[in-house]
Amino acid sequence: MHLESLGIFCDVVRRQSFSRAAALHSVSQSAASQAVRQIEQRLGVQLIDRSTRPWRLTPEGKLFFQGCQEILERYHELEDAVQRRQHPSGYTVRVASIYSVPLHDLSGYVERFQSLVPGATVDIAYMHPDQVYERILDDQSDLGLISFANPGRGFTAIPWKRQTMAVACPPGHRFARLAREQRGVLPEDLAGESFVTFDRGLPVRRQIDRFLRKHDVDMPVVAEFDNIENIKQAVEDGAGVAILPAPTLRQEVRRHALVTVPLRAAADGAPLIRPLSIVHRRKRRLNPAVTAFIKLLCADDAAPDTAQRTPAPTAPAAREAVR
Amino acid sequence: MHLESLGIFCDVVRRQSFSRAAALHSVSQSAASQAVRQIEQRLGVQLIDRSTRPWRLTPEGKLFFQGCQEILERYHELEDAVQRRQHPSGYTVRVASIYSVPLHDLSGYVERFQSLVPGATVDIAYMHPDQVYERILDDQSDLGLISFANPGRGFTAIPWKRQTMAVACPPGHRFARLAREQRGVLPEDLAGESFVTFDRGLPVRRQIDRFLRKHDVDMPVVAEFDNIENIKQAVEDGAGVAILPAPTLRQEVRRHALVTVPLRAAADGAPLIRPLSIVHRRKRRLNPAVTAFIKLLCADDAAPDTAQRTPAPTAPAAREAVR
DNA sequence: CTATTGTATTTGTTTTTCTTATATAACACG
DNA sequence: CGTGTTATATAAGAAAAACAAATACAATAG
Repeated sequence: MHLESLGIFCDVVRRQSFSRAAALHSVSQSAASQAVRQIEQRLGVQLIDRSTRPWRLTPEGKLFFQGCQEILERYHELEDAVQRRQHPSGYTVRVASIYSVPLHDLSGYVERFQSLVPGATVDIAYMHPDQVYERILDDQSDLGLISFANPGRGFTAIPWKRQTMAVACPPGHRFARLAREQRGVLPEDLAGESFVTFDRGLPVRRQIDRFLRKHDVDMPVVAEFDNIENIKQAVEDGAGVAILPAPTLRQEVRRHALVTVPLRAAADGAPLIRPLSIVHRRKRRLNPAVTAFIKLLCADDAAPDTAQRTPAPTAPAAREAVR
Repeated sequence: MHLESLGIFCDVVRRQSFSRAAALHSVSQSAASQAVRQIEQRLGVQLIDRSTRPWRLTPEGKLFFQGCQEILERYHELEDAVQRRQHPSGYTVRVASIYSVPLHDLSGYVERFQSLVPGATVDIAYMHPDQVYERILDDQSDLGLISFANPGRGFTAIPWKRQTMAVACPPGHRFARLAREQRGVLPEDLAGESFVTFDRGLPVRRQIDRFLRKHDVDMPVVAEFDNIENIKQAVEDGAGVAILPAPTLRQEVRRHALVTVPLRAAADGAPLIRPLSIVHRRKRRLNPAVTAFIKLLCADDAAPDTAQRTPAPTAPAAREAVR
């Protein structure tokens, strides 16, 4: 018997819903249904009486639920205890992050975290996306912060922030006035503008290109970089305009080196969003400190620059809908 | 985490051996090794220190072992409790058996069983092998007793008895004297004898044919039946001789209708054995009464007509080596 | 240094589990 | 009573996991 299945059953009972329990466990509603049915079959006992709506636990189900709760709790405590014994002096949460992640206002995070989990330390390193994946696979980091997470092979991605993309231009650019007037640009306004953008092959570049193509806009690309810093520099130097995640521009805007102009999508079209994810190794138990840190990051979700979460309706909630 | 894996880990610790624990759980040594490694990986903690021989539990391993033991015990109790609640008045063990199984001296079994598990009843039905499988799949029986168990698709087979095959002939036959002199026949003695045997396609027939072919013996087949009773009848009627499981001949020998002549294999060759197995649905928890009944059957293993068990060296012990 | 024994690893196969798409069931409302 | 709505079940194909067989490796005994 899979402990995970028992956990799903317990949440089905607690939430009184297969679908909500499924989402909670990042699996499809179908999988939750099958998991519970499998338990019932192995036991040869009906746990849930489905003949009424809402359904109810059978007496056997009630008994099993109570037992499972306790067993799961004990098991998790056991895992904690075993892991704690290995790190008697407290945990270190090792985070690998891409450069352009808004953790620069980090001190607050770390402070709050350390009060939450006394004795724990956080160790954040910034690097190239590929290196982030590598470090996680090599077990050199517990968590990775990346954009456009690739959910494949051995990683689990937890949706984190959704940064809206905006146009960046020098203060003297004609778009700058629109920004001052709080108006923003439409996709078609971009046509013909010199474009500083990301390297072909980066997911973010493909997303931008798709957006422009969809709005039938053609922009002459004057420079391509594989990182945001270079792009910003080029725009500052007057090479053209760029489309970048708005939060990454805060510094430059503050020192009046660049202007952020909102990019208004057509009524129907989806706006340009850059999803950031927390990734970790799949099938791996995270120690309590890491779990607490994830919670902290996600709780901070209501940051000013963040659009609201939109979990997929039926699909796993914790796996990013990517591309 | 799979509870089964935790169980394997516990038995690895208890037996101080991966291979023995594997056999205990009816999996390969490789699977046991992988299961333990998986636990260690998920936990990110070394449970077993393999740098010495014999290996030893790490402190974390010891802690985890103790915890697992308790959790597993609790879980099994929980399953028992849930199943018991559905059958408050005691269990019925429903057995489906092929005809020719030596449970005719059944009263003793049932008696002992009922003293072991008070309130339980046993319900044995005899039928064709195909029906046995069907009834188990349809959940009409808890256990099946069959020969030459087919371990595929959805069944687990527990080796039970190994019946030695012998030659059956009428009392007037020339072989009968050999039996009286306690000598038995060699395969080559059978050459040319009129042969009453099983239908082609039955596993037992294929086994017999292979045996005869190996000893370069040719017997003219005068009749084929799909069940032992008919074969015995034909031999009684003087149609020829047969090769049958010795225990199934006891009745006829007692009333002097037939004679059993031991079939001595060549020095090197394996003797003819008909394996009997207890089968049940795979991946299904057996209730305590059924488990107790299996135990009872297997404990009785040292029956006079039974050769000793020979579990495969590395392979799953509880899956019959069939064909 | 070599043989022995028990465990780890690799590899290809079989099973299981999962998701997507669709059907079905219980209720609610007209 | 139908009919729509919502939640769960089911089917089928895809993906992932578990498994066994063969083999490599490691610790120790001789």
